[in-house]
Formats: sequence, structure tokens, C-alpha cells
Amino acid sequence: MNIGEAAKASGVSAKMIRYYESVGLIPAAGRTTSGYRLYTMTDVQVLRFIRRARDLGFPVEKIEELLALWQDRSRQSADVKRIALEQIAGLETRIREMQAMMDTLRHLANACCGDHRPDCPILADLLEGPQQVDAHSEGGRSAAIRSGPATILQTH
Amino acid sequence: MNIGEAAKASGVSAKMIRYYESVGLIPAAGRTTSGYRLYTMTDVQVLRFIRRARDLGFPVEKIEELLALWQDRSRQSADVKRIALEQIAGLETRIREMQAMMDTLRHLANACCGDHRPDCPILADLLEGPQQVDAHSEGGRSAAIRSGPATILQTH
DNA sequence: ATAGGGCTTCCCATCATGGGAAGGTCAAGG
DNA sequence: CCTTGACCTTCCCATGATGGGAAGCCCTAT
Repeated sequence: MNIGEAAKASGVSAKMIRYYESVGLIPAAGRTTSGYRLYTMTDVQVLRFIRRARDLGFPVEKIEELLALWQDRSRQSADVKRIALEQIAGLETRIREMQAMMDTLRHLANACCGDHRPDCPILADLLEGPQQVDAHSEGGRSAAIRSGPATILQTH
Repeated sequence: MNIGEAAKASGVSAKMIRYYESVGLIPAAGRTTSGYRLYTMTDVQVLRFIRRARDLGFPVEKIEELLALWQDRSRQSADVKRIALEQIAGLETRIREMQAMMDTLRHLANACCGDHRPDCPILADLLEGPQQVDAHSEGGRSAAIRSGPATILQTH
């Protein structure tokens, strides 16, 4: 099996297969005499494992741990569960941060009439910072601000 | 005002101020005869604007638009609102994707007893893909899988 | 004068991914 | 046998926002 076929069979692009090899996530594939990489069904299985773990948001580093556990027949399921729970916690945190941003933006967008006039509470907020609008709305941007010092989530 | 003071006053690191200048988000600052960058309170205001927009998750590209609108006195608030709504939509999408991953992981983690034994449904899922566990649970990973072809969100 | 802190530029790393160029290989068909 | 096109190889570059660090200049206070 050449790299292209392995890519199709696993759902991991040829580029990424080479990358995973280069960073040591997978062992170096065998080669034909002319230098083509060769893959077996077992290799494809590993690649699919990686692909699925990536789909669940695991970073390559964690996948390395998962692969090691997978190949360790004396593993303890608790170790796998721990990694999964850490991943869940990380996702939770990021979701909460993004949710805070979104809440603030929704608040601001609601306050903006969105017509032809130049007055805009969104720009005003960006300019002057969170204002105490009234007693019970407690300021539009508070959630995002409380989420800590500039832990910005990139779109990537 | 030197760059360090502007950084403190705006909450944007000196490194990032130089970066924003290099990518054209802000105009090149004035210089002393010895080459030090100089900033005014107006510059600091712009930097704070940028900082707040970043806190709301806007990418630099969008901030460029926002700054242009901010400085355009004949702007229409609808334009600003549109950008904000786009940002909200983007956040919503990413949150939904992460939520799907998290749901799947929770499902798997719940099914994993997490003890000293090697049997682990999490690894089994990564190995074999989503299984129809029973009629009404409709398979743990379906949400993450349906979220489309490998639009992975990075931890960064 | 010297020390220390701030400033400059430049390079590198992150993290996972894709794009593309230059060149070698292989299989099928003229 | 040779060409063509599809595949493979390696290498470099870009992404996006950010930090780290080195080498070297500048300014101020002692």
C-alpha cells in the first residue's frame, strides 16, 4: 500500500501521515527500493485511531499517550479515562471562555440598532471599556473580562 | 511615551504592539532621534480598542475593519453590527463543534469503568469507530462525526 | 564611568495543516 | 521502446497570535 492509498483508507492526508512520522507519532514506514513508503492494514488501523482521536480534539501529544496505552496490553483503563477527562475539562474551559465572549457580543449587538446612523454601542464599548449600563444588567462585557487576562482563543 | 509605558497603559504587550505595527494594523509610531518608538494617549486608546476586540475573540483582520469603521465618522452602525453578528456566528459554530466532541467524550468516559483492568470502551471506540451500542443511544461518536470532515479545533 | 533597565532588530518556536516546486518512479498505451 | 500522466519523494513556505531570547544600542542614576 502506497501512502496515497493509506491516506484514502484512513482519512488522514498523505501530508499528515508524513508529518506524524516526522514527529515520531508513528514509526517510520517501510520503503520500496525506490523510496516509496509502504503501509499495511495495521498501519492504516493506527492512522484511523489517530484520525478519530483528532476528531475528538485530542492534541498529538495526548494521542501519543493514548497510542502507548492502546499498545500496552497491561494498561489500566483508569489511565485512559484520566486522559479523556482531562480533554473534557480542557474543552469545557474553552467552551466557557467562548460562551462568555458570545454573551457579551450578543448583549452589544442587541443594543446596536444597526441602521444607517453612525452611533454604535459596540464601538463605544470597544473604545471606552465596559460601562455599568444599569443596575441589573451588570455591564455587557463583564463575563469576557472576568475570564482572566487575555486568554484569547484563536480561530485557527 | 515609550513602548513599555504604552504597553502597560493599554494592556497590549510591547511585542504585540510591534507586531500590530508590522502587519499594518496600526500606523508606524513616531521615533525619537535614537530610534525609540513614541506613543501618545490617542495611540494608547487605539491599542486598548484592539485589546478589547481581541478579548472578544475578533481576529486581527476583523479588528482592521472595526478600526476603519471606528475612524469613519460617516459609518453606519449596521456595518459594525454585521461584523459582530458574524463573530457571534463563528463562535457559535466553534462552540457547537467542541460541544459535540465533549458530548462524545463524556459518553465514552461514562462507559469506561476506569479501574485497573485493561478493557476500555474509549480505546475500543478509537480503534473501531462508532458502534451502534443499542437502539436509542445511537452511537457515542455520532455528534463529533456529523460535525463534518475533520474540522478540528486546536487547543493552541 | 559603570550598572541596570529599557529599547531596537532579528530569529526561532508554537500547533497542525496545506500549498507548491523540483525531481524521481511507475504503469499503461502508442 | 518511449511518452504521458499519476504518483511519490524531499524541501521550503505560510498560516495566526504570541512569547522567548540574543546581540547590541540608549538613557539615567549612582
